[in-house]
Amino acid sequence: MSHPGSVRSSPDLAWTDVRGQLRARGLRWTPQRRTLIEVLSHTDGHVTGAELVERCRAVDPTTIPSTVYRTLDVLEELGLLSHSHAADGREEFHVLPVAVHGHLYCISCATTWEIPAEEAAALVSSLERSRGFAVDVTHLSIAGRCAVCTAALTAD
Amino acid sequence: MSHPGSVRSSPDLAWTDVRGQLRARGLRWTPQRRTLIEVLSHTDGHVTGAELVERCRAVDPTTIPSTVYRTLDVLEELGLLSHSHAADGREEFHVLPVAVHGHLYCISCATTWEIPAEEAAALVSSLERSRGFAVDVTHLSIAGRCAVCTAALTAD
DNA sequence: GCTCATATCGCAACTGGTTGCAATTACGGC
DNA sequence: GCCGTAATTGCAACCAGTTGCGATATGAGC
Repeated sequence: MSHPGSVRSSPDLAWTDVRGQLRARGLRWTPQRRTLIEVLSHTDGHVTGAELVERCRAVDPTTIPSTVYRTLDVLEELGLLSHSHAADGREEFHVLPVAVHGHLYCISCATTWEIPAEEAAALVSSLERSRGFAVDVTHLSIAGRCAVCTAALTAD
Repeated sequence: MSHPGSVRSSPDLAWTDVRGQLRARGLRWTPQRRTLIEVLSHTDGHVTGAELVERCRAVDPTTIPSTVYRTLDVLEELGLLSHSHAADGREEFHVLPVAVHGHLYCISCATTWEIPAEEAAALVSSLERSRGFAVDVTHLSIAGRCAVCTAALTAD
C-alpha cells in the first residue's frame, strides 16, 4: 500500500515472470491470461472472483468468466495466489506473496480481519499433534461475533 | 444409526414440536414446512442443501428450492439446525441437537471429520483472549491434508 | 365457521461459479 | 516462416443458492 490510490502503476514481485513459470510447465501465455495478470498485479489484498471478472472486463470487455476462473485455478496451482471462502461461501482470492494468513468474519457486522499464521498456531499445532492433520491456513475462515458486536449485544 | 437402512421410522427429539415453536414466534405451519421437517427428522449428520431439496421432492414432487432454503433459514434461527460450508464453499447442514462441532476437510482425499468443540478449544479461547472474538464453532470448516495423504505424499 | 392481516409460497430472473465440447491458437520442431 | 498438436478459449448449459414480487393460504380474532 505504498500509493494512496487503489491502483499501483508498476507490476509487482512475482508477476514479472508468470509467462516463464507457465512455459516451464508446458502451459501457455495468452492475451486472456495477460489481462488477468495485469489486473492481479494492480490488486492488493482480497478480491472475490466476481470482482476480478469485472476488473478484467474493464480492461478487455470480451472477457469470459469461465476463462478467468480457469486461469485463477492455474495461478493457484503455480502458487501465485490462494483462495478461501467468505462466511457466505463465496470465493475470496488472496494475491501472493503476502504473509500466510487466515480470516475472521463477524456474522453481525460483516467486518473481516486477517489472522496471521502465528495466531492460528495453537489450532494448527493441536490438530497436527492429535490427528496429523496439516491445516491449510490460507484457506481458513472463521465465523463468529467480534468484540464490538458482542459488547453491543450484552449492553442492550 | 440404529437401523441399517438410511431412513429411520420414527421422528426424533426436537422435531416433535416444531409447529409449536413456530407458532410461538408468530410463524406458520405449512404443508411445505411439514415436508421438510419430515425429511429432516429422518436425517442423520450432514446434508447439503441440494440433497435436502431432492429428498423433499421425493416426498412431494411439487417442492420448490427457494421454499426449502427459506425454511432452512427459519429453522436455523429457531436453533434446530446449523450450517457451515464445505471446502468448495457449498452449504452443509447439520441437524441438531448434536454435539456442537466443526469440520475438517482433506483437500487430497475429500474425507471429512467432525471436530468436537473441545478440540477447537485452543483456537476458540485464544481468539477470545486476544481479540474478544466469539467463534461460531458450528460454522467452522478447516481445510488441509490428512495424516494418510500427508504420509502418501512423503512416501513417493 | 367467516374474515382479515400478514406469513409464506410459487415463480421467474438473477448471482457466482463450473463443466463439456467444438473451434481456435500458442508455440516447439523443422 | 510453416506445421502439427495439445492447451486454451468461447459458448451454452448447468448447478447451488438468492431475491423480488404478486398470489395464496394460515390461523388468530370474532
